[in-house]
Amino acid sequence: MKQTNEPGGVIIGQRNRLQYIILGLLSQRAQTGYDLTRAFDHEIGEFWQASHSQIYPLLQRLETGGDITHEDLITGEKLAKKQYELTPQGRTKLNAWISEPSPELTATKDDFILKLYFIKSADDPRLAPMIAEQLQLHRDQVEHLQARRQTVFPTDDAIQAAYGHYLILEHAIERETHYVAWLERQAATNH
Amino acid sequence: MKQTNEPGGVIIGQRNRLQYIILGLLSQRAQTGYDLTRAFDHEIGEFWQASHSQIYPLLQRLETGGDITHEDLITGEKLAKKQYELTPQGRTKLNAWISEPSPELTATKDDFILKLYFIKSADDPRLAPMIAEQLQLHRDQVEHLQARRQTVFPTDDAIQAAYGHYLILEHAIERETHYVAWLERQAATNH
DNA sequence: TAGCTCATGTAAGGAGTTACATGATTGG
DNA sequence: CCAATCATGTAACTCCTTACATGAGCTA
Repeated sequence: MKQTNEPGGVIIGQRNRLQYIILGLLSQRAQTGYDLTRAFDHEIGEFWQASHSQIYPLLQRLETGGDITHEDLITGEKLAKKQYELTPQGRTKLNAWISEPSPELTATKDDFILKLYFIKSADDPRLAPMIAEQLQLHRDQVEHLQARRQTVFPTDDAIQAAYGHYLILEHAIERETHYVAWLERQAATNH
Repeated sequence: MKQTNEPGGVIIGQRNRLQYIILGLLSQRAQTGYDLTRAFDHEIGEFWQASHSQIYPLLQRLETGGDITHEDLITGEKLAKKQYELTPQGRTKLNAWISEPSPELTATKDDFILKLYFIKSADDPRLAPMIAEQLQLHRDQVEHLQARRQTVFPTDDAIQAAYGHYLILEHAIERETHYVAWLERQAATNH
C-alpha cells in the first residue's frame, strides 16, 4: 500500500497522541486518572476527547514504560487514588514530541461536509435545512468558545501563563466565526 | 459513561461513515473496489481517506446487507473485476443518511494545535519555528486546493453538475486561507 | 521481459467507543 | 439515608492502519 501523500493528501495515523496529551496535562500538575478524565470534559475538551476507559489503561502503560509514576493517596477512611506525575524521562518524551515536526494535514471528518459532497444540485431541497442546522450548531459553538475565553482568560496575566492554550482558543473562535460567515453566505445565496 | 455533550463537547463516534461515502460514490456511477480506492486518492481525498484493505471487506458487507450488487467483468484474458452498483435499498439508505441531522461537532485532531496547548509562554523558542512550519504546510494546501478547483470546476456547468462538491472545496479553500492568515498574524506578533 | 499499474483479497494490531462492574465519599 | 460524585478498573466491539499476499495486463 502506498503510504501517503500527494500534496493535499491527508492522513490520520495511529500515533497515539493521547499519551502526549496525558503527559502534557501531568506536566502542569500531578493528577489522578479521574482528574484527567474530567480535564477532557472541560479543560481541553474542545480539542480532544477521551474517556476513562481509555485513560486508565494508558496510565498503566505509561507507568510501565517509565514515563510516569504514581503515589497512592487515601481520601477519608480508605478510598485510594493514584496520583500520577511525570518522570524526567516522561518530561523528555513530551518535549521531544512538541519539538518534532507536524508535517501532516488532518482530514476534518465533518459529517455535514461529507453529506454536502453528495448533493448534486443547487436546487436540492435538502440544502437549505442542512445549512440552517449547521448555522445553529456553529453559532452555538462560537458562543461557547467565547464564554470559555471569558472564564479561562479574564486577565492578561492568565493569557501570559497559558499562552498556547490562549492561541488555540483564539484560533478556534476565528475558525468557527468564519465557518458561520460562510454558512450565512450560502444561506443567502440559496435564499 | 456519560455519553456526551455539554455545549462545546465534541465527539467522533463510530458510525461507519465510510459506508455512506462508498454508497455515495457508487450513486454517481458503477465502480470497482479499485476505482473506489483511487477515488480516495484524488476525487474525495481532501475530505476522507480510506485504503483498499478497508474498502474491499466493506464492499462485501454492503453486498451481504443488500445495499449493493456486483457484476463480474473480464479484462483481457481472465482478469476478473467486480463492478458494484447501488440497489434501490442502498440508494434509499444513502438518501436517509444525507437527510438525517448532523448535530455533532467534530474535534479537529490537528497535531500542531495540540502541541501549542502545551506551550506555556509567548517566549518559548519553539513557537516561531512551529508557526513557520505550519505556514508552509497550509500555504501549500491552499495552492493545492485552488489547483483542484481549477481542474475540477473549470466551467459554470461543472459547478452546476456537482454543486455540493464545489461548495465544500470552496469552504476548504476559505478555511485554509483563514488559517494561513491567522498563522501570519501570529508569526508577526512573535517576530 | 521487466517494471508499473490494475485488481482483490487477508492478517495483525492499535485507537477509540460503549457497556459492564464495583466500591467509597459527601452533602442535603 | 439517598443521590450525586469521586474513583478505578475490564470487556467487547468497531474503525482504521500497516503489512502480507497473489496474480493479471500493459508498455517500453
